[in-house]
Amino acid sequence: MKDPDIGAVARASGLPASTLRYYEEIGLIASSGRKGLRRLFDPGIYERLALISLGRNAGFSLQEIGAMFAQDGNPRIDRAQLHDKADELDRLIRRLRAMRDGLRHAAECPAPSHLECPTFQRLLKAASADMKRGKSKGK
Amino acid sequence: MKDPDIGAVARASGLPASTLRYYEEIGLIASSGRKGLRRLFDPGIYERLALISLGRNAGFSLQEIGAMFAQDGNPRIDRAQLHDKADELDRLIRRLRAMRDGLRHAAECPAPSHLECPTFQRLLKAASADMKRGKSKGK
DNA sequence: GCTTGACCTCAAGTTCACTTGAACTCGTAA
DNA sequence: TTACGAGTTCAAGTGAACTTGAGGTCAAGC
Repeated sequence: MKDPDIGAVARASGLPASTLRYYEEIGLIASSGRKGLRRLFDPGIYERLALISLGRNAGFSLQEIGAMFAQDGNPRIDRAQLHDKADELDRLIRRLRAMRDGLRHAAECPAPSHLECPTFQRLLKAASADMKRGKSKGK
Repeated sequence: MKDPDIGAVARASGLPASTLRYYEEIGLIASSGRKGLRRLFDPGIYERLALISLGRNAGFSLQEIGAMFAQDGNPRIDRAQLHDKADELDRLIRRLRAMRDGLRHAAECPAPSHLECPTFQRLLKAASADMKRGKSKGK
């Protein structure tokens, strides 16, 4: 298997070539060389892209993700940082669960208007509290 | 209680005045009148803002939220839409839970490098699958 | 009467994560 | 040999959700 060019990586990863170029531009990935003009990538790119996707799913920004790689290209993930992120996800999940339950309830609630439904009112109260505390960034 | 001006609403809601003006500009909220130049808001604004915050927490865009109000200003929330959103939240929550568990595991994993840990590899595999399927928008 | 502070408008700027377009260079197939 | 498709660069544009800045208006307090 020769080193894939950008088209091959794009097809295999599902990411558009423009995104791959962008990722390279911001230093998130690197091409292993050129053949003429064309970038070639090391097959390790797939793992790297998977790591990036993982980070994105967990709600990290591209910057944060970039900071998680050592110069040698290996992940350098601080275990404490992982714990922090897991805790943050926990909080987010709790909020989302409450939201989901509230939505579901509102969808079924027999009150003529959502505004008159006690559960909906509870949701509203929670939402306005969130608003005041400044929302933690969900993904 | 006189109708609050933008400063009062800002203090009470925790939202910057610039945001309130912006919300008004895009038609998401309305001021009830002016006293000289200054906007005055109807006290109902707080409920409205809570509804908006609720929508934002649930992952709706400001546009979508705007569409949820009837011209009379009352919420006009489609029950089917609520169900859809709840289902979407469910899917998001599942993904986030998996992510959280994976992070937590990785933080504890004794493997010398995350890349060698089977659980982490499973996460990676899932992430690259997500990547290929095109991510559903989380909030 | 003058200053101050809170408000106003309007246009432009910001961040994030990309995408798009114009103009160019290759290698390959007809 | 020429045409084509897939790559290239660089600059500019996109969209969401705001923020910032310049310059202006007002009511209140000293």
